[in-house]
Amino acid sequence: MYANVLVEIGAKSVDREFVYYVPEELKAQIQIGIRVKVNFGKQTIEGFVLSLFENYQDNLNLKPIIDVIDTEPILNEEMLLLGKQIKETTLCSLISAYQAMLPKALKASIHTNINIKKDKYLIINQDDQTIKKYIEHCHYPKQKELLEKIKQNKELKITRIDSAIKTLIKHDLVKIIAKEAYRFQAKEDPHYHEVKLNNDQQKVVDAVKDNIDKPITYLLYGVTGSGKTEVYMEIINYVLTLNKTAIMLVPEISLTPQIVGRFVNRFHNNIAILHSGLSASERYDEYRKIKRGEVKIVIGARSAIFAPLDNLGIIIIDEEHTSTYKQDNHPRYNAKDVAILRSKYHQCPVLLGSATPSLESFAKAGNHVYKLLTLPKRANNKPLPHVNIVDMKQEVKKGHFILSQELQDQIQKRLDRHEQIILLLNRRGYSSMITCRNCGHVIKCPNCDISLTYHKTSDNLRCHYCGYTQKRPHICPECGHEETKDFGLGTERLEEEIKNKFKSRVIRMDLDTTNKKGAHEKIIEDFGNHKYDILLGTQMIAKGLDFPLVTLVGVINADTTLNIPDFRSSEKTFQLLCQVSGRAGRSDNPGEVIIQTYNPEHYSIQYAKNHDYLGFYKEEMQIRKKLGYSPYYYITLVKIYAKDYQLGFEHANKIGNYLRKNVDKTTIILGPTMAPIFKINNIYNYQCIIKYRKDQKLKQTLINLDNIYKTENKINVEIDVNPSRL
DNA sequence: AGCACGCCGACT
DNA sequence: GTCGGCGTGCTC
Repeated sequence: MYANVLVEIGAKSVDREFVYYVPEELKAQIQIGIRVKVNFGKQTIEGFVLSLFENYQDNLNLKPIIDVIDTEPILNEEMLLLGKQIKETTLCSLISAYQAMLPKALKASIHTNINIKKDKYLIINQDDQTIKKYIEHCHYPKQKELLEKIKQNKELKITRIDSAIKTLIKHDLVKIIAKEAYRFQAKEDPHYHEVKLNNDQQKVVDAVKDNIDKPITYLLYGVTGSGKTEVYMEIINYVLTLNKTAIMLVPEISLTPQIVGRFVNRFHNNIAILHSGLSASERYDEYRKIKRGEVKIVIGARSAIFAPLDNLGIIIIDEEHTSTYKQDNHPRYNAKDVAILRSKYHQCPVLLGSATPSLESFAKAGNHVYKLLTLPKRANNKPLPHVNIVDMKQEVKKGHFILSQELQDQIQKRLDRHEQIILLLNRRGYSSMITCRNCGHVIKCPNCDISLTYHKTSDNLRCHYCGYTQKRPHICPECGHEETKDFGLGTERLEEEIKNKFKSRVIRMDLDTTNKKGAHEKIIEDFGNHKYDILLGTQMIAKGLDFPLVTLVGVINADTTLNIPDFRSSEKTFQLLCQVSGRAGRSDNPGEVIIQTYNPEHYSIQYAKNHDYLGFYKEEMQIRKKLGYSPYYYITLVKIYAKDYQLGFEHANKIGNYLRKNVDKTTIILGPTMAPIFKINNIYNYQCIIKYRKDQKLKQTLINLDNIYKTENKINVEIDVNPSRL
């Protein structure tokens, strides 16, 4: 017997099957999808058994499989197929696709201290008669009590072995067994109560229920506060009655106790939660619960799409427009695409939900590729908040650089009424740029092609791309002048301004205040309990949060996202503004939103003001059509990385020419150009953008290109199919 | 990824 | 004359 083995080495050149023979003594244990130990070259490594077969001309002097690692497959038929499909569509290596599906604990390459927690239990080790007799004749109440307890519950969890237990063990009456324990336990949300669905919600639920055994992809377009979460829960509940399972993906940032708590409240311990805050061991705990069928529901961020559930009944992707569902390093898969692949395998629907669907998804709904479902009103019939746009060009003239008069007045009003305020500023740090007052020199990162951000809390300059830090210089490194000037406003600066201007309790939430484990949850919990009046932060405060006391949302500078050089920047801006606006007035008190901008007439800001998704969609689609971007054209990005500027330039041009020669005539190749951030970590970034509608040759051309450069170690080429950003 | 093979520079 | 630099190629 022979086996095709895929070795666990993340290099393109060995990303193929190698044949080993299965020695007689392992034949009984060998299975497709298990891991095995093999000698590969001079090293002993692990690999996956992809297939088994009987006949082979053994003229290569095959090596034997040394040992099997698993007793049952860790990749089942579905996962093996899925990995191949991901390789095909994203042009990644097969091994990286399989590794992306598995928790760290099952990866050979990383041997961190992953452990399985074991609890100790006492069980009876004698027949009833003996025990009964012992209890009757025993003089020690502690021993009697123990025996009674164990008899009653069959087992008793213990944390330490005291003298009473010792005696019982000595007499062979009981023995200790170890049982695997799971560490992570999600808490219920005490504020949650199940609500009756309104008509719109019920219609959506019924539509999905009616075709629960068909691989239909639905797009649920529901305004903020329309009660999408209740719809999700109702559908999941139905799926459970059919004895099927469910996956729900949410953006990492909304994996807060708020949302999770609601689910735990309704589905109790039938849920596994996968989020980035778990340690590798905790994550493995959750994985084992799923694999063993002990839970039927999995909630998690992107990688939870690979949850090893059998018998899937529904896959829900909340906030489907978020770019975080696309992994932006190898393997560059999109969880939405994986969801649709899994839905075809399991013959179950996919439900994509959003208040601001991505243009791609809404266009697909328009073409009946997806089925559109809508929730047009807020669940409690409250109106969407009133949005006020403030022209900062005028405010600056009046001397208001950070907070406009209007926003200051409104903030004071809420503070007086003991209501809460959310302020969004999509940039962290204190100031985004330091320049010399004399020569205008900008302090840049020595490794990257961007200016350093000043962080006042730690009093240093930081690069947000490579992590480089340095002290803030007191004299200009260029001309020696002693005065420097801060440009650009960040969350730290805003926090300072608020503290100066208002008597209030402020909490800041951005990457710098949430990098400790649990910090993020704590901020949300404290703000929810009204320990603070004002929550300010970057876009991580825009999604999914539900605070009834928040009646004012302020966007300090709506232009930050607008100015990013990406064809989706208008869409991103519109989505962000709608999302954050949706945080206001979710309960009894009406909400108000103030958007400060230097581009008050920009269409994405105007449509956001009117909560007009359809209007925005139509206008943006016109632009995409004219410029030839997604969803009218598919886009593939070829990234070229080089340490050497000149060599990178030469190869980028070579690659551009190669692409032009080997694609269909209708395909457009842009570039090569320098990437938006040209140098990151001392690596020069070039790129070619490929725009196409239908191209028979393109895929093979890209595979060939990939093969040419896999052996080249001075130049790195990466191919990003349907990139989330340029 | 590792490791061997192989072909050119500064050294006991 | 050799030790060792890392470019290239292979691993069932």
